[in-house]
Amino acid sequence: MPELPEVETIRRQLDPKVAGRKISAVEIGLPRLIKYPDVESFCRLLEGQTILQLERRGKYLLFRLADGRMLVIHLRMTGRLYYQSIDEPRDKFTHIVFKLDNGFELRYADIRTLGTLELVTESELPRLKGLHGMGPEPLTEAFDLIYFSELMSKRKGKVKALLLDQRWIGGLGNIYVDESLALAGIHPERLANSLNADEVSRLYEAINRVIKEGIEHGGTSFRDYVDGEGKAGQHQQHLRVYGRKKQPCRICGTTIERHEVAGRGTYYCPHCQK
DNA sequence: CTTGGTTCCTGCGTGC
DNA sequence: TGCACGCAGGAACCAA
Repeated sequence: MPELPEVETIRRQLDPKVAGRKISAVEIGLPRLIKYPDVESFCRLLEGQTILQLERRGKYLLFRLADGRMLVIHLRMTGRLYYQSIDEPRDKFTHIVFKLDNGFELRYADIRTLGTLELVTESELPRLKGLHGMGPEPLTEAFDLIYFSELMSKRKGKVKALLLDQRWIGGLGNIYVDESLALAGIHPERLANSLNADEVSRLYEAINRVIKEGIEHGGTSFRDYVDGEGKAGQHQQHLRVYGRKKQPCRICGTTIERHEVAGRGTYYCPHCQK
């Protein structure tokens, strides 16, 4: 389940490999993954294009192209991107292939096929609602304590639901939300506007820290995630609560619990998180 | 405006 | 051992 740290890890690995490369051909094995424009235009507009650089916004990967267009890929749950030689056998779940001009291919593989690929011009960007309406990301200037405090104070819903909502904060998913709340010592079902100034500050610092750690560890491989080189991340070894149901809290030894919160499997320490 | 439920999708873990 | 079942969850969409 790629979140900001996983997608950033992929971006860092793939950018030096694809930047400056020309897409010589596109192969579509599963047309419904192409959400915009139609499949024929998608292929025609991409063929012959040069990739300038690979960027990221939240959980989106953005391939900036020479004609000003952007190839926008969201991996959702199980999407993977591989940069491999044409001689290497393709993963059985490979659905889209971008053939490059150097004997290598950029391969999009996806087990659950929930990922999306779109090709847009600059002026068509607002069409991509999730990308266009995304809030500031952790570790950026726009995501400062003032923004976060005001956000928390004016929202009545559960703090976990708020942290998951990409319109307010871009890039957090289920794993890093649970980890942030654990590090801050805040119960996931607390209402956002019930947090006092100290708790808001702790949560703000925790979000930035877990995202930073996640990137430094090359992402979390809980189930399906692998990086741009097909390797697992290392952050799963550092998880505080996520996926640790019935295991002891690393701080106090209390058994980690799992409940559904905001429609998501949610892990927390009932002793440390109030 | 908000929030909660449904849908998409398939490999895999669980239990009988 | 084999099989049925339900879970995993990001985001669009709809209803209340």
